[in-house]
Amino acid sequence: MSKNPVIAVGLNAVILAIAEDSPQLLVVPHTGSGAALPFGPFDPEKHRTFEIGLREWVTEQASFQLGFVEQLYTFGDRGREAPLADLPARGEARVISVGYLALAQEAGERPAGGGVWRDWYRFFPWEDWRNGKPAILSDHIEPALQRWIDEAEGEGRRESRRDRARITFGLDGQSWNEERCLDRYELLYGAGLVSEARRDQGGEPGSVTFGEAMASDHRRVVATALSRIRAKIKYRPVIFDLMPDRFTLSQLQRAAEAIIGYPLHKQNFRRALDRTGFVLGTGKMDAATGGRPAELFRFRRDALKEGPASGISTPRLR
Amino acid sequence: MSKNPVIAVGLNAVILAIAEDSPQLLVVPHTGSGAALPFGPFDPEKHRTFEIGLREWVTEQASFQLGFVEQLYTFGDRGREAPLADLPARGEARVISVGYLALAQEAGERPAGGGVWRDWYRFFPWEDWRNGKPAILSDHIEPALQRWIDEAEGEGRRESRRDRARITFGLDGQSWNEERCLDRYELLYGAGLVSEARRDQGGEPGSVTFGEAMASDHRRVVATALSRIRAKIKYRPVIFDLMPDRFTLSQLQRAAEAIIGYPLHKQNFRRALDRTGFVLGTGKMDAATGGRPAELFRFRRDALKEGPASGISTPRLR
DNA sequence: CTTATATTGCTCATATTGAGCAAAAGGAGT
DNA sequence: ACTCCTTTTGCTCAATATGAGCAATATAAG
Repeated sequence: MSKNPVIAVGLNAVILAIAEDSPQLLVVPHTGSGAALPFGPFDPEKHRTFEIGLREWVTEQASFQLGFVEQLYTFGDRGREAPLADLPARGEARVISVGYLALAQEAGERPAGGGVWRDWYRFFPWEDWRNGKPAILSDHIEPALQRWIDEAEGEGRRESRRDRARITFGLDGQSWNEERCLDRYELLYGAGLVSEARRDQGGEPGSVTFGEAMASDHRRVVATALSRIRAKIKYRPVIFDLMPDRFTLSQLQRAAEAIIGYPLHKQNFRRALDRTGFVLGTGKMDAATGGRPAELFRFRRDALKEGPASGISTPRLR
Repeated sequence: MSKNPVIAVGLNAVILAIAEDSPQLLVVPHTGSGAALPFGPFDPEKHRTFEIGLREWVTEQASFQLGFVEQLYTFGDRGREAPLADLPARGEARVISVGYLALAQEAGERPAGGGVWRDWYRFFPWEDWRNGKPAILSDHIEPALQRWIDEAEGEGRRESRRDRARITFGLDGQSWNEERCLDRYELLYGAGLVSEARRDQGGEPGSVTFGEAMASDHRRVVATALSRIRAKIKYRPVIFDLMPDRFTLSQLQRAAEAIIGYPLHKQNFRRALDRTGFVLGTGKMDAATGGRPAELFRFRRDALKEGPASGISTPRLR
């Protein structure tokens, strides 16, 4: 108590890649509470910046280089890290962790150091609308949310739960906003519908919960990352950090769909794409697509145009 | 060396408000290196979360309550905090600071605790395009950037400096992107054109530098905040956190312009605004506007529609 | 030599955006 | 009372962008 409170800083990396049109997340198997994110302590003596530290231990542990790296969020809530059973005794140190989003070009070869690639929709099955609305939503999640709404005390509280559920999950008429990934996870956590919630509160682990659990608060960190990249893909050419050197437009589209989680209109996708000027056809063709061969494209790194955005309507300055 | 490296966590708040159509930033005067952001140590024993800690000492120090609060970024570079002369001896502890953006409703009364409101464009005069392109850009900054480009060694390096300057400052034909506020500050810092750069490198302080300096890396933190809010205003109704309870549409527009830093087309602003459904006319009128009286509006808190965004064109799912 | 599958090119109706004209509703000065 | 001045508000119109779909093209498989 009277001692200086000890603060330790850890770095978590959400490393994303695309493999075979399917979105992948690098996790390290973690006994007990499910997969964990790659984690490394931040050593202030050794590393001048967080990012240097991060890149170093990722290279060491997973033995591959990171491309795009961006800070996500710093998690510092007490109790947050508690469930990580293999941490030093509780109360000793307060661990705050800085979450990073990193994008890798290929999830092809198996990473070294015990990490494995996993389809990220395992952890968020309700987020995958690529083949229409996922059954788990209508069949299980929405009814469970309804129960959660109903069991609130007082109409006011029910009202507020209903609103929150409506907006985050796009219930009755509201449209699904794929960027609200974090909100949805947090709502499910709050409603006790993901097993981390039960675990953290020491509740009985038996009840209905959705998606595969992860260690500590890692699933929240991943949800933060998904929200971020789903937003970012719209105003920055980040998909290209996930693509191989050469790719067909369909590959690119499937990658984009993997990220945002719903299908796109092919012709319009292409029209919009070449208005951006981001891709450039190499004359080469990709064989074996099953149909007409597709031209191979590459990213034009220099076309760094800007992208407007909506909300309160602030037309670009010219 | 052999002791455990000590890490201390501090919290910095960028508190923004609108007063009289002019954008304000809360700073505490800091001897020597210019104004500083309100800063408070994070005490892990006392505070369960960063945000609780932040709200507490802001309430204490500035004696007013914060509305909207959002984490910005965690700054951990070594050397970053060095210039803060009144910190404990260098090398003792590594201070990392978590920056927060906060929005206050009124910058009217003077805050207690030594803080003062300052127009934020003092620190970033090149960001204020509300009355056309600021003279400081054409007259001083662009020439200085050109010198910086020219003095690079080798055509490759010159090329890369030129590109960076072109994109961030919208030189020759490129359009000005008001969200690149942080990029611009960082470029100026890297080019030695803000006095923090000279100070941090111990260079001679005499030369040309732009904007009013701040303590430590606080100006970088503010630039981060401006970039964030300029982006956010487009897809979240955050302006309303800066507005008084009732306001005219012109007031709202001037607030939006204060933030994004350039003028908007009045009729179109209104058209877009009422499509969002965010504002609701109260029957009341505002006297004395100098012309026809304007209706007073208020924010409809419930109209939480979503807002799409551009970039790689991902049309909303319906 | 047909069928299936994908890639591309194009069209069209409908929205959204950018820009500006003009009427309405005060206040101030004469 | 009447005329300026200023600001709000309503409306129009051309130019673009978006959403959806039809059709031609190019290959592999049967």
